[in-house]
Amino acid sequence: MPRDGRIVRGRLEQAALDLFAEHGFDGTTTEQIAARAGVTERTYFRHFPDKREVLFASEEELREVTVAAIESIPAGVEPLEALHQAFHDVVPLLVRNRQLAALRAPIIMAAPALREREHAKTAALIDLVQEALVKRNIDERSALLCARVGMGVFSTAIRRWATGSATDLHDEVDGAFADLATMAASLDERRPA
Amino acid sequence: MPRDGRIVRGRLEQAALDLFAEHGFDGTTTEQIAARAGVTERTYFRHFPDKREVLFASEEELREVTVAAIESIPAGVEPLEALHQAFHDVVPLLVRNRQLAALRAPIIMAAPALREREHAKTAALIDLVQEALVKRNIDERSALLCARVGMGVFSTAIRRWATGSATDLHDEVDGAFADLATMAASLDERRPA
DNA sequence: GTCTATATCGCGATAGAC
DNA sequence: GTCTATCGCGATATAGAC
Repeated sequence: MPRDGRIVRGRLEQAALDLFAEHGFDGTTTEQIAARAGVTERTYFRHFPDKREVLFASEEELREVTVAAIESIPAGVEPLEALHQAFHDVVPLLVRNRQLAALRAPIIMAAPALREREHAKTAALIDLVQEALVKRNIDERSALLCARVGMGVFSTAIRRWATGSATDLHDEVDGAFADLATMAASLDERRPA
Repeated sequence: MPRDGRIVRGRLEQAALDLFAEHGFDGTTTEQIAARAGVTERTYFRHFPDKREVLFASEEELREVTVAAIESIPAGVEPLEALHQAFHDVVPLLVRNRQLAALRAPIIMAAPALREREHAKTAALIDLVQEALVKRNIDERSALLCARVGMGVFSTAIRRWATGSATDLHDEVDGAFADLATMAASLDERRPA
């Protein structure tokens, strides 16, 4: 069996994807995943801290690319607009991973435990986005608001793109930000009783 | 021991709060929680589906109050402004629970498993808010965006209120929505290259 | 209520890769 | 030979089945 960790890791990911798709998350044991990848259960846990994480290895790249995209936006751009522009730079990665995402989505949807992990990943990404904004000299409070709102808009665009018919993700991003602008513009100024 | 399920439930919640605070989430077993509440471990699992859920029983009320608040806003109000106004109606509940929230927060922060559960609860609430907006005849796509953005703003206000010095939560809500309006107003119209 | 499956992790031994 | 990935065994606690 291969001694190269990266190969074993990839085989574990593929094995988990197959088994989860076939028997569901709860219907699959870590032992089965390890066996299909040709290693022992103990080895599985040296690569992934728990049973869920094997499905989220690809998120790593998303985080790196997103942070890098924000950092590449010129300093003068207003924070929310900076996110808007940065998200366009993330689009190619998502387009490239669309096939894999389509395989993962139904698996994750079907298992509450996996949905929890996904939400945690999203929250972690929001934190990273906030940090990236703070580095742009946005104060921490505004950065948090901006990161949450911006990521909310982005996720909505992604969802529309992934579930809808063949649209362009760039267009969905612009559309979602335009929707936000419209919604926010109609906010009342007066404090309600 | 009391036969009344609600009493046992409350004692389990209190026991868990105490033990988690003292030994941390990972350092506490469900057996210990049950023992301190004067019941068997089996009884614990009849009240709560897993070890984490005992800390989130109070979220139930938040969901009900939030949905009711949205439903009570007049039909003509624009969706995001409707959320803004509805959130003010949720404030009293949060103020009343502030003490408990202050005890729970550090426990949840310290345990990744609990943070995951909290994010899942937030996501579930966003779904409920979206549903409530759909009932106001907002189309599903806009409702999702509005729910995500609105809840993002609201959580930010709550965070500012909970972590900052003695401010009024109403003011934080208004402030966060005002910040959103400012940010969104500066969004560029043109599509970036 | 009891019993059991299985996720998770510690430890020492082993065996490819360089 | 030195690493480091993997193995083999064992222990514990959650969670669900009977």
